[in-house]
Order: sequence, then structure tokens, then C-alpha cells
Amino acid sequence: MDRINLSLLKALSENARMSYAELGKRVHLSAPAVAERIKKLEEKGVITGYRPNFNLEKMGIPITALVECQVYRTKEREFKSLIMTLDEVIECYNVTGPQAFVLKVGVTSMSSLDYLLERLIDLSDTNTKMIMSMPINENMPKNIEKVTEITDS
Amino acid sequence: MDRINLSLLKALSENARMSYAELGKRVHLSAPAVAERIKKLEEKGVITGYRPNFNLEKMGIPITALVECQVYRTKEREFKSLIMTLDEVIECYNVTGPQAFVLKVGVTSMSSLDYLLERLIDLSDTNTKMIMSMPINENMPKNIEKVTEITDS
DNA sequence: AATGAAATGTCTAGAGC
DNA sequence: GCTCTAGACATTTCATT
Repeated sequence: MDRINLSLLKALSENARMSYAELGKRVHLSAPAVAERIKKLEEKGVITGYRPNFNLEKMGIPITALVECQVYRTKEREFKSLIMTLDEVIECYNVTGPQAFVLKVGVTSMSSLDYLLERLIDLSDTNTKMIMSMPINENMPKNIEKVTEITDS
Repeated sequence: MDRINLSLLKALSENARMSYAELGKRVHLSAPAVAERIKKLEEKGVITGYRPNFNLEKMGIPITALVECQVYRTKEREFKSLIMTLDEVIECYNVTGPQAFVLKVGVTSMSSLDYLLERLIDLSDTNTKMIMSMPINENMPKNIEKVTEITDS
């Protein structure tokens, strides 16, 4: 990782649909040079994809929540299978500690949240925190250039 | 929101750098028609941006964690200011319940996590869960077409 | 709100350094 | 690894429906 690639990653973070030509202007490189660098970052698996960010409220999903699940000892496998099938689960983290799974879920109403939790509760104890806002939403630590190995470009 | 816009959002979710021409093929519309629809989705705030997904491990951030923070009664303001300045905080959720903030943090080592937690602990009690994997990582509920209002296209 | 056509801008592959 | 070039492709604008 050199300084130019880091600049490219930061520029893409601002707008992942930016053209190679525009990216090139930012890093003082030609479009083909940028295209090649980005292709390599994709091949190395540093960049794993590109996504739009949505406003879920405006898509009819007014309620999002974090659900911590303390899965019953013998039910781990079953729990994993279940959550893979649940439409409302947007993200799932497998974490250390007794609440081994943290789900981010999106629902249309409190009653559909209630119904979702009922399906989980056969296999786990749940603890639900309603999301009120997301004051920070980045995709990498802000000090990345200080902590990652920078080679000469 | 009509069926075509929903298809566009799903196609962009798979690859937000897809060209309007390619998107047009998927929904049987011309490139200018697609460009205009997407521009309107952006203007309405349904799409709020486009981002690359990174593999943080490959960027020198091998450790990510969720940190729940129970902020001391009188320290909310100060806590909020603090976290805005912390480089390691990638996401912050403001949620209901005593642990009013959930942070997603990325660090290079356990000692830097320890140092981060020390800075938080003056203003809150923390509970840290190390992230081991992320088996689900979507950007909208999978049943969106069943729960959002679909108008005729 | 969509189309087709024209002009402009961007990408990609290849040659050369 | 970079630049440049040229042909292919994509985007944007606009007249039309």
C-alpha cells in the first residue's frame, strides 16, 4: 500500500462511482494507471465491492435495531441457519462473549419486530436496542495512513 | 418507488459502479432513462452515496470490535465530542437503553484497543465484544419488495 | 417519463519508455 | 508501472413523442 493507493481508496470512499479520469486528476496520474491500480486492489481483495448507501426510512423501513442474541448452548447451528433465512436481518456480527451474535435488523413496524424476536427466542435470549441515529458512519479508521504500512510509490 | 427503481437499487447493491448502459439492460430501459431515475433517487435522498467495501485486515487493521458504552449521566455531551475525534471509531450507533452508544472500532493491536478504551472509560462504562466474523452484510432487508409501497411503473 | 441521435467524455488495450 | 494513442463504449443533452 502506497500513498497513491490510499488516496484512491479515500476518494472512492467519498464517491465510489467516480470515474477513473476524475480519480486520476486527484492523484496526478492517467486514467489507465488508475484503472490498473484499482484492478489490483480488487484482485488482492483490499476492495471487495461497491455499494450504494440507502436511507432505509425513505424506503419504508422506519425502524432499525441492534439485537444481541445469547444463543442456547445446543442451538448454535440451528440459530445460524435461522438467521440466514430471516429477511429482516441486514447485518450479523459473530462476536466474543455470551451474546455471541449481534444482528442489525430493519422492520416496518414494532409488531413485525415483535414477530421477529419471537422467532429468535426459541433459540436464544435476546436483548434489543432501538437505533435512534448513526452519528458516525465511515468505512475505515480515520488514521489509516498512520497505522498501515506505507511503501514508497 | 416502483418495481423498476427497486430493481435498479438491487443491481447497484451488487455493484455500485455498474454503468447506466448495463443497468438499462437489466431493467429494459435506455441509459438516459436509467440516469434520470437514479438522479431522482439521489435527489430524494433514497440513495445517499456510494462506497467501496474494504477488507480491513488487508489494510493493516486486523482487529475490529463492538464497544457498548454506558455513558455517565452528566457526561453525554463530552462523550459525543470525544468519539467524534477518535480515529479508530468506524461507526457509532446511538441506541435506546442504558448502553446508549455502540461503537464499531478498528485497531492494529490489542494494546491500541486498550488505549482506546482507557480514553472512553473516563466518561463511560464500556463493554467490548471482539468481532470474529460478519456472516451477513447486506444494505437493506431482503424482503424490501414485500414491505415497501410499490407504485405502478 | 421514455426514446434516439449527436456531442462529449471515459475506458481499455496495446505500444513504447 | 507509467504515459500516450486510438477505437470502443458510456454519458449527457436535447428534440421528439
